[in-house]
Amino acid sequence: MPNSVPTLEDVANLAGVSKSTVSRILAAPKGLRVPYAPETQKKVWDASTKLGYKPSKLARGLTMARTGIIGLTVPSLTDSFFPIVTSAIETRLAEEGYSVILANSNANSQTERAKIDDLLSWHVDGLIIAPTQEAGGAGLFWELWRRGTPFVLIDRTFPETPFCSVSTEDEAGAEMAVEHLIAQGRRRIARVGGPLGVSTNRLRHTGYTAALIRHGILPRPDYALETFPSEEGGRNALTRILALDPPPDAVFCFSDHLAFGVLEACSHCGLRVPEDLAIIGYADLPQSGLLKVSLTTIRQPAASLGRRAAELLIAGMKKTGQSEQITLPVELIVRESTCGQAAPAKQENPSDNSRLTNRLTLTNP
Amino acid sequence: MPNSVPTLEDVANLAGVSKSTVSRILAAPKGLRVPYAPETQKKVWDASTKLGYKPSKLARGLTMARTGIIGLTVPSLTDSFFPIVTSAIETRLAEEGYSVILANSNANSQTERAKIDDLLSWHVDGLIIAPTQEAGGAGLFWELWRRGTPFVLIDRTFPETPFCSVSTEDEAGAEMAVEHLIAQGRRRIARVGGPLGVSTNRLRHTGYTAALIRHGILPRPDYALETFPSEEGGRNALTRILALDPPPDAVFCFSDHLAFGVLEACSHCGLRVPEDLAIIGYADLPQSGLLKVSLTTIRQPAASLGRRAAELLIAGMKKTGQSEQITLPVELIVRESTCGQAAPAKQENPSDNSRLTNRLTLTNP
DNA sequence: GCAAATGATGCAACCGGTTGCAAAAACAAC
DNA sequence: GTTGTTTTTGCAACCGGTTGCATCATTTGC
Repeated sequence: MPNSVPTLEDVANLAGVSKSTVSRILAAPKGLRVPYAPETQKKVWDASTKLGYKPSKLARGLTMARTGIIGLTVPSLTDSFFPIVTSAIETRLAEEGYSVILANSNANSQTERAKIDDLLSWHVDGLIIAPTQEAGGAGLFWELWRRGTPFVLIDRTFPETPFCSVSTEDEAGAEMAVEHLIAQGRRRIARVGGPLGVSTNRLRHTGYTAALIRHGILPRPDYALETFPSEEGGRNALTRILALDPPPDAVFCFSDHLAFGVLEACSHCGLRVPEDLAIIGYADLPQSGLLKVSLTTIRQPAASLGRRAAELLIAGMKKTGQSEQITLPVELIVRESTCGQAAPAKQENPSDNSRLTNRLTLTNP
Repeated sequence: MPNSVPTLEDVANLAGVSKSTVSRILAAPKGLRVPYAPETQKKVWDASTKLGYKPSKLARGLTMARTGIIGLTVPSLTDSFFPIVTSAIETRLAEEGYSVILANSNANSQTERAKIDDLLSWHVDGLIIAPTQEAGGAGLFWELWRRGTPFVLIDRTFPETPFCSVSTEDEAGAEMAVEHLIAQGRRRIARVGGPLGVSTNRLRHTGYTAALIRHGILPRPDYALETFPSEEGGRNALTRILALDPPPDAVFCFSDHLAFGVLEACSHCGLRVPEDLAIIGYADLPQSGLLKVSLTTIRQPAASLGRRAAELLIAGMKKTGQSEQITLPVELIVRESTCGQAAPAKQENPSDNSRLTNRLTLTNP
C-alpha cells in the first residue's frame, strides 16, 4: 500500500533510525538545540518531508496529557448571535493550535448533558459552553469543576458560582433600553422575554424593573410577558399586549427576534411604530437597521465575547484553579422604532462597519 | 487519585476480570448474545456504571479504523447561510454518533488547505467541505480522492469531476430570477456578483445570460459587474450601476447581502425601488421580508442542503467508490423590491414557516 | 471413562505516538 | 591503554482501548 498515511515508523525506517529519534527530532521547536548529530537531523527531516509525514493527533493525544481539542456547545446556530460567537471562538483557538468540536445542544438541557459527556470522552482540553439553563441547575458544571476540566461559560452565567465566564452587561443593557424609552416620553413600558430560568432574561428583567423604579414608575406584573423567544413568540406577544389595560405605549423585547415578531404583528394590525407603540430590541442582529421600521436595539459585542472566551479558556488551561468573570459592555443603538425620525445615517446602520471591524479583529490577533 | 477518569482497566480490576473481557462485554450491542457467563456480564455492567466508565474515543479511534470524527470547513459563519447548513450537518451527524470538528477557512484557500491537513491528522472518517474556490484548482480534492478519504462538497462544486456534492440549482435559480424581472417588464437587467472562479457565481451568470437570450435580450458585458460579495460591495456596485449608459432598470444580485447594500445605497441617493430600479437577491436571508423594501429573492434550502450532505457522507463512508451529485431545487420568493405592491401576506414573509419546517425536519429524522 | 466439542476467559500484540533510562560510541584525561 | 565524561542513539514501557489466538473448564458423545 503505497498510499496509506505515513507513520512515525515509516519515517524512522526511511531515515534508518529509531522511532524515538524521529520523535525527538521532529518535536523540537524549530531552532532549538537538540541532542542529535546534525546529519541525523537532516536525514530525519528529509525522510519526513519526503513522506509528507504528519503526526497523528489521535496518538499524540493519547500519550500526552493534551489533546488540543476544545468542545463548544451552543443552544442554537440558526439565530445570528451564536454563529458570530462561534466563528470568533474557532478563529482564536485555531490560532493557538486547537481544534474545536462543535455541539449544538438545541436549547435542550438533556441534549446538552449528553453532548458534554461525549466531548469529555474525547478528552477535551477544555470546554466553552453557552448553557441552555433550560432546567435550571448548575449541577453539571459543578461536576466539571470537581473534575478539574477547564471550562468557560458564555452569555449565560450562574450567579454565586466561581465559574469562569464571559457575558455582556445584561442588566445595564436593559436599563439603558428602558431609560431611553422613558427619555422618549414613554411611561407604560411593557417587556417581552423568554423564561426567567435563563440568567440573561433574569438580569434584563432586573434592569428593566430598576430603571422603572428609578423614574418613579411602578412595575406592573401584567406588563411582564413571558413567551417563546422567537419571531413567532413576538407575534403572539403583541396580541396579549393589545389586551392589556391600560395599553402600553412601549415594549422592551429581550431579543431582536422577538422584536421582529412584534414589529411584524404591528404592521398587520395597523399599529404605527413608534407613534402608537415604541419598540426596542436586544442584540443588534445584522439587518436590524434595514427594516421597514428600523429597530432600536442594544448591541452585544458577539465577536469580542467569543474571542475573550477563547482567551480566558487558554489562560485557564495553562494554570488552573483561578477563575475570572468578564462582563462586556453593551451599546444603545437608536433607530426609528423608538424615535419619530431616523437617526443620522452613520448611526442608523453601523452594522457593516462593526462587522468589518470584527473581521479585522479576527484575522489580526 | 479517586477522581481521575476511569479506564477500561479500572473497570476490569473492580469486576475482577481482564481488560478484554470488559471490552467485549461492553462493546456488545445491547441485547446481542455474547459468549460470557451472565454473572460475569453483570459484574462488568455493575462495575462500569459504578465507576461511570466512558470509553476513550481517542484510544478507540486509534485501534479501530473509525474515529467518528467528521471535519467540516466553511468559508464563513458570519452570514446566515452557512450557520444554517452547519447546524443541520451537526444535528444529522450527531444522530449517527459522529462528532464534527468545525474549521473556518475564512474564504481563504491557503487557510482551507491548512485546516484540511489538520483535520486529516485527526484521522477523520470523512469531510464536508464548502470550498473557497478562491484560487480555482480542484487539486486538493483530487488528493483526497486518491487517498480514499470520503468527502462531500457543498454549495460550490467542481464541474467535470466525480466528487460527491450537494448544491442548489444555481443556474435555474438565476434563470427564474431574470425571467421574473422580464415578466415585470424590465429589459435592461444588470447583475452584480462575486468572482467567477466560484462555481455558484459562474452558474448564476450562465443562467442570467441564458434567460436574457431566450427573451431576445442581448447580454451587455458592461452590465455584468463583479464586486466583493458583501453589503459594502453592493453599495459600491450601485455607484457603478448609475454610471452605466443606458441605465439599468433592474439588477440581479448574486446574494442577499449584495442586495442589501444596493438597496441601502438606493435609499441614500433617493432612487425608488422598485419604480426606478427593481432589485432581486439570492438566498432568502431571514430578515429579507421585513426590510424597508422587502426583498424579492431566490430561496435556497440551506437546512436540507446540510442534511443531505451529512447523509451522502454517511452513505459514502459505508461503501466507498461511488459518487453522487445532488442538486436541490430553489424557489422564487416575490416581494416588494420587484413589484409595485407587496404580495399577499402569506407569500410576503414565509421565512418563519420555512424555518419552522426546517427545525422540525432537523429534530425528526 | 476418555476424547472431542463447546463455552468462558485471559494473554499479548497492536494502533501511533512520547519518554525514562540504559547502552554504545566518541572523546578527553591520566 | 584504561578510565571517566559526554554525546548520540535505541530499547521498551506506556497511553486506553480492540482482537486473534491460546488456555482452561465443562459438557457432550459413545
